[in-house]
Amino acid sequence: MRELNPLLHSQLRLAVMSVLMNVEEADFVFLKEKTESTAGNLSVQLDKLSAADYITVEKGFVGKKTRTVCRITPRGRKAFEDYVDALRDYIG
Amino acid sequence: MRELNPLLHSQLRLAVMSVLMNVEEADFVFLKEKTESTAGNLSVQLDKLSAADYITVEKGFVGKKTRTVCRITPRGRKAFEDYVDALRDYIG
DNA sequence: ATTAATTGGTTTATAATATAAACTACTTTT
DNA sequence: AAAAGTAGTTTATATTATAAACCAATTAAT
Repeated sequence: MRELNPLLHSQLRLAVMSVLMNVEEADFVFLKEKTESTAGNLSVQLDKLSAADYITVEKGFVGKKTRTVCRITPRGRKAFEDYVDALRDYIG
Repeated sequence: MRELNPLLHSQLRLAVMSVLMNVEEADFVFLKEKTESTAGNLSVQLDKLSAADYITVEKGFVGKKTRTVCRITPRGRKAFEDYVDALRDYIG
């Protein structure tokens, strides 16, 4: 049986990737709402995804407020597709 | 977003359930081969699945040798189907 | 103007999980 | 009778997930 990429086989990281597959970009607050996660958990998981170069994380400003924007990378897109493909072996 | 049943969102437990969804019964050795897991890990995960009443585990004999036979329960089947359903929200 | 609350996060401590390694008990082979 | 194999279980360790505590800045209330 094919292995399920452990970096993607995590509820929150999978949810984040799932969102990013369908939008051009998403900021921290949006991802937090969409995934219903805590900020702490989200912060940690975004770090892991960006360390693997599955996403990019850009910190900028909107007026005086910070804004963290995430985007999926081609590598991330590929990994997600492979993961889904492997998963189909399990769930039929 | 719907939560992914953490008892099923584990590579090995999911693989076991996936096998059991498609056969009447499967013994320890067969599951170990199919899932390519170590005996120790498999033993632990079978315990968890049976504690949740997702599978039954019957210890018997074939001649003088022990044989551990596993079967999925209706509750397990339902949980697996729900899990797959929830997962579709993530993987589209 | 000062305090209090909110926003947008990060860091750190703890709980849960997965996994391998070591072990037990019994059987078969030499 | 010793050695090797089979069928597992138990236990120790590494990894992961998660929440709680924290920080720095902004906005709102007194």
